[in-house]
Amino acid sequence: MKISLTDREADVMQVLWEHGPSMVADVREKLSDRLAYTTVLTVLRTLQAKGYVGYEEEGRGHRYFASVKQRAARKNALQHLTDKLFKGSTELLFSHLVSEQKLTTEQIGRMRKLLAEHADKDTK
Amino acid sequence: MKISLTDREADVMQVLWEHGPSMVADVREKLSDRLAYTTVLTVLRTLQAKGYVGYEEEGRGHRYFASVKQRAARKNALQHLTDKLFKGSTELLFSHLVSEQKLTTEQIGRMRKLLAEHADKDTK
DNA sequence: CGATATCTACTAAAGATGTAGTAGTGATAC
DNA sequence: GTATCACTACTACATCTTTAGTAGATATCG
Repeated sequence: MKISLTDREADVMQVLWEHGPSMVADVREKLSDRLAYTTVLTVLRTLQAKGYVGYEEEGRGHRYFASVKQRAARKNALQHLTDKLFKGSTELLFSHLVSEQKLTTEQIGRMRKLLAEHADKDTK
Repeated sequence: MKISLTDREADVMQVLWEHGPSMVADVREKLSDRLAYTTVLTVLRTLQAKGYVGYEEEGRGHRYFASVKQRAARKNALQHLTDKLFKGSTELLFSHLVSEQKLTTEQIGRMRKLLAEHADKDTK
């Protein structure tokens, strides 16, 4: 399944992923921008139309929950960015990450460790 | 300068970065989707309005060139993605990259080398 | 010169995005 | 039980995106 989120939709999905099934008002509170209740509702309904969230009736309202995994959304977005701006090369993106982003020595250390583990698993 | 490209704009910028200053028809030929001449022109004009490209008169036409660096556009897009879907954490994005993308042993090797060099430079 | 081809400028129009109002319905509070 | 409150459904609308057509200017060909 192809997942493509607009900026605002990503904000809302983030809340659902992080806090689990939520009522409209809950989502609204967690968002950093102060949006009208109906605006949040509209975004949720758009997401529902796209099949990215579902809901259950609860009391007088609906409790919305993410029906796509954060992992999948991340993968899709990363793939899209890689294709559009890095000629489809993960490696190119990676080298950009290393040279452009100001990484601390600790971060680099952890990244090296991660890669080392991954390489291990590969050769096993 | 904040750079934000739509999908189609990214396609066009890619051509300009890769092939240098180009006439509308040149850009059109390089694009993988077959768009009308005027469509390509419209995108270029939008990009110009946003300040991402400039042009010089040449013969009866215009020769367009990128006025923002690919490096900057990449950095912006990556930052945006990191903020939106990876809670602002480059490291989180990186670990996703390593665990989700199917990387070959060679790729991992090159990535490790890159990191090692970077770490070297850091401690120097 | 006159027909034709090539460009740009301007205009258009459908679809997506982002934000929000209004109306209606069911729950709740005295 | 009636006024109020919370919540959803429907509607609205400005802006951006994507695609392209038409008109007008200029160059070129024969």
